[in-house]
Amino acid sequence: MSESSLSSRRARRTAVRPARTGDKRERILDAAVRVFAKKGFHATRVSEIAKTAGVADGTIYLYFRSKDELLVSLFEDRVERLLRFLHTELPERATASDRLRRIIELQLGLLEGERDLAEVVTVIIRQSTKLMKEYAAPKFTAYLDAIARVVADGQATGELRDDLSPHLAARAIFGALDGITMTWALGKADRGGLVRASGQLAELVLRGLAPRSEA
Amino acid sequence: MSESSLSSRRARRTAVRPARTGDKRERILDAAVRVFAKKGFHATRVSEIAKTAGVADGTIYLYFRSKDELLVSLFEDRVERLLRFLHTELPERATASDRLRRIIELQLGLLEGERDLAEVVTVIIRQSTKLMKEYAAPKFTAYLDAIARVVADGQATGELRDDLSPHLAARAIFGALDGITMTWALGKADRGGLVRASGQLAELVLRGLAPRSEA
Amino acid sequence: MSESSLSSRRARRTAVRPARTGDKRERILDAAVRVFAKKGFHATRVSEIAKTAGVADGTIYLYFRSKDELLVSLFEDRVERLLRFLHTELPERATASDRLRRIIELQLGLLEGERDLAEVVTVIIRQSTKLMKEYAAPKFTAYLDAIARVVADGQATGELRDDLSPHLAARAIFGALDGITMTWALGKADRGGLVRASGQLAELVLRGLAPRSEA
Amino acid sequence: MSESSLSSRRARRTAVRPARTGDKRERILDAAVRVFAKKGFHATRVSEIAKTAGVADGTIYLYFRSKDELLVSLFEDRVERLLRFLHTELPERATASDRLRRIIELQLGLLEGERDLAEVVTVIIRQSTKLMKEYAAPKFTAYLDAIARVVADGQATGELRDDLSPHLAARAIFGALDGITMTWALGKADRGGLVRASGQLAELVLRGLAPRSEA
DNA sequence: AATGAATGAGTATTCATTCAT
DNA sequence: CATGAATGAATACTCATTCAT
Repeated sequence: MSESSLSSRRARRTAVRPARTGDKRERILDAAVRVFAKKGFHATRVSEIAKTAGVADGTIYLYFRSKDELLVSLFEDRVERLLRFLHTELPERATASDRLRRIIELQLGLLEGERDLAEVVTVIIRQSTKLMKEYAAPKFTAYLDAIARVVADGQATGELRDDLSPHLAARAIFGALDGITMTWALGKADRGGLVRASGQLAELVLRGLAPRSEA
Repeated sequence: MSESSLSSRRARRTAVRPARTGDKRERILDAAVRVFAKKGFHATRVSEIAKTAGVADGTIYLYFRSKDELLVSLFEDRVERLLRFLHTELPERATASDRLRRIIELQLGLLEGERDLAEVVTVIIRQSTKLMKEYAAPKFTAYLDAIARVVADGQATGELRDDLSPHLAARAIFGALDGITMTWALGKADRGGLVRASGQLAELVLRGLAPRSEA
Repeated sequence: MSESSLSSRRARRTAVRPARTGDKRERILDAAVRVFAKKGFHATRVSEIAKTAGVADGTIYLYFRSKDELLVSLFEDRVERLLRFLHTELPERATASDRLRRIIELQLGLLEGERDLAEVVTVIIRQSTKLMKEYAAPKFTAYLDAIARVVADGQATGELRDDLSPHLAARAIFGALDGITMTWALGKADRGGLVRASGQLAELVLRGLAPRSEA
Repeated sequence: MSESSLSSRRARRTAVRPARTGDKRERILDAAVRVFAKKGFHATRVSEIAKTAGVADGTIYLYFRSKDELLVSLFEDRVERLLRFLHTELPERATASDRLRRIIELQLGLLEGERDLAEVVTVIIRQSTKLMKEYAAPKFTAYLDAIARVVADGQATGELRDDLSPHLAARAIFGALDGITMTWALGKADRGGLVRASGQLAELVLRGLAPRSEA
């Protein structure tokens, strides 16, 4: 076993090479999450990402156009998973409540155990002004709209109170999710913390949106 | 006498030469809010703040130790107003619900009409990693604790449901406030938007925290 | 006298300061000629020019927009002197022969004793492709046209043979001047070499352009 | 057998496998002329030469030691043809005038129709400082000496005026040829332009070098 | 206090070259 | 011979900060 870690790595490289390109790209993204989370976007040196990933500085530019685009790719690769989940899972849920609960569970559940990624999503993404304004803004909007639609639908069926603006509710829910994630990531980031939080937040939100009569 | 150096410094600035010096310091802070909001922290050049403020580059360093500290000062000068308000006003409110409502009204009300400041508080502050980790974290914690205490008190008196963690509730409320402010600042930032939002958010939060029996 | 070199430098800086800005700009240009001639344009490091000029790297950018523009400025400051001389002196000469002789004397005479500048003018200027195509080309054309006009005038008065294209003659004269300067600069660059060459070249050119009847 | 390695290498390239190998080397040189002329030496990427030649980047290094040496090889392959011609043809010419005329015809005639090569020879070669100082200088000197010898011989026989330095005359002739070629290459590069120029330049030079009595 | 010219540390990115396949 | 993914050295330029005036 003494040779296991080294030789397996070499073997993978030399013989098996299961996904040479993908492998390297993946290693760079993994390294980027870790270093970005530790240092922040601007304080992160591309050379440190390279060192962490075990590749040469120049190699990063074979896979990503720039440091900014590396952050974008990180976002796309890791976060858009969430949006795909939502598109898949939400239609299966019968009620607006179930859908909102699922949104909350998914967003917090997917980041549980990924403290670095959570920090990137809640804090680091806002450090690249260019990114924030050009790339992230439309994504945020789309996500907010998706939540607002669920709320509006629930109001239409009478399942949810209709004296609140769906868009305002969506912003509040999104903010709560973001705030909970950020404080978790910047704080102790205890195992299970986000999952526990998701249950409580769902409680809070669903009661808050329940029609008076239902109470 | 142990406080002499600190207090004298404050005194000199605040009391003795209130006009001339305060004027310039204030102009620099005003310029900083505007430029930070427009360009983001890192893309902002100290020289541009100087030009906007109508002073020489070097003058900024007579009032602030560094660019980072300028952002800190901005935060302190403009935001700690909120904490002082809270400390003054909260004790006057009789119920936990009233206090929570007041927190929401204050945070959103104070930023209403100050779009640039709102952007600085919700976005720019996260762009200085050093600031975020060293300065802002304890402030956030203190603010969260203040909210959590209100919730806990309300639970103790039976005014609020007690099946939710006060700290989680505080993080959710804070996040909702932050998210609403951010989307407002980055979006249309319509007049009255934050005040309207505050009423709706209070509705949502207070219903969400109400005990089942009250329903 | 022990303090002479240091103190005089300081004195010049602190007290006299005859032309602070001009002084520094001039020192940079002087350094640039020397380093460009020694290393060539691309192999020259901006930091080496700075060191040679005794200023900080960044200072160069207070006076010149870029390394390319530094070379342009060099060209403008040092070489356009020649064009001004031509414009001043040529009209004073009565015959085309005198004017051609003056052109040859001026171009070679102004570079005599300035080996580095001669190398910059004949070799280095062609190393910045951007410069060559955007800046130098029109200057060359203008210069060639000026020479061609002198030749054409001489042909019109019968002073010069008229079976040669003035433009071709101009290109040949310019090329001869350039080639002589270049080989001198790259070779021994002996004192008086260019002045001696100018007399001989004038002989060659004027005889070559003389009308057959004059023979 | 002492020459085996060298000759066999040459043999292999020239005789045995004339098509495949020679083909590739030739394609690379052709591509290099085109790209160097278009972009200049430094702005030319080895990868672009490879793409233009239709080979892989690494393949270039099977034929040329470096980018600099590629330019040297270009010079050798394309330009030394001229020197060989001169060595073959000059002895056949009876008079110094005929030899000078032939030199002019050859240099301009060989570049007629090869605008890119003309630009490489007159401009690009000066962009590699290393090349210019280490490789080209001795070639220039040899060429200049060859011309000077023709002039000196003509002076010795009384065919040419003897009041001009043969070396100066050679530099002037070389410069004129170079200048005419460069302005042609950088300008319209019209068909027949260089051949026409060669007749006129020969006229100018030969008249300029003719002894007074002959006039 | 105020100025702004000068400083010089700091880094993303390019691209000639290599070498495992 | 040929490939092209990987390498990593190398550098122009910016801008926060200083300090002589």
